[in-house]
Amino acid sequence: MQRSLESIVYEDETVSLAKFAKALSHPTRLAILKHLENQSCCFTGDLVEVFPLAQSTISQHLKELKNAGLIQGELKPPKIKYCINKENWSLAQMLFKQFFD
Amino acid sequence: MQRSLESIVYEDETVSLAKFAKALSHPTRLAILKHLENQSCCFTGDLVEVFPLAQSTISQHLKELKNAGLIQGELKPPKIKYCINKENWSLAQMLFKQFFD
DNA sequence: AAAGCCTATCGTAAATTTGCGATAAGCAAT
DNA sequence: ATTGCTTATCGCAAATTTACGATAGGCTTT
Repeated sequence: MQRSLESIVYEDETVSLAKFAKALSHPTRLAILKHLENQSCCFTGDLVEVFPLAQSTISQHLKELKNAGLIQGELKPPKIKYCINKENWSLAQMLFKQFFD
Repeated sequence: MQRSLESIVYEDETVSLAKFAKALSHPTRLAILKHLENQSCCFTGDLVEVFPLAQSTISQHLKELKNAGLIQGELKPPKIKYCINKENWSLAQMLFKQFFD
């Protein structure tokens, strides 16, 4: 990768949409989001039971979804409750809709 | 990656959506698709002039978009005309819309 | 048959992603 | 202060992605 992405200037919307798309580009993350939509919220442990993946792997996917802004975590000691970040969810929804015309 | 993706069974729609999202997860590919939407169609060479990327890199992005089904190529010797694949475009649109409720 | 365009593919390198087990960290209750 | 529960982070390995230059392939035209 000789030429860095930074050297190309993309529109802000394009960069945002690409980030959201990247977060949605793994079936496990899609499934996690679906689960969060149904349950409205859930704990990391719940997901570990639902998916045949290591706890660390689930945690990593959650981190990516959080970094993308699609979910947010709330401390409910000793657990952490994850929910959809509705603001950014709407933003993503809008960007995708806009993109497809 | 000890545990392969194949061992987890996802819904067909989830897998499809993940593939579309992956194709959209790079700003260059989003920009290419936007360009195709505006121009309705274009040649590989056009894109090489628009983006500061090597011809081989553009070609690779086009290949991924083609593999994802979002575009299709038509031989117009000595060029190749790329257009949006409207069927799959609509499919992707629907899947994203459905996903976001 | 040869030359010229245009695009795909190959080979390579660097970066990123995905997965795991092991360990650390945070908080509550004992 | 220690134990217990839950989740994040670390370290590693394998796979994939992204980028490039160089080369090959396809089709026209000369």
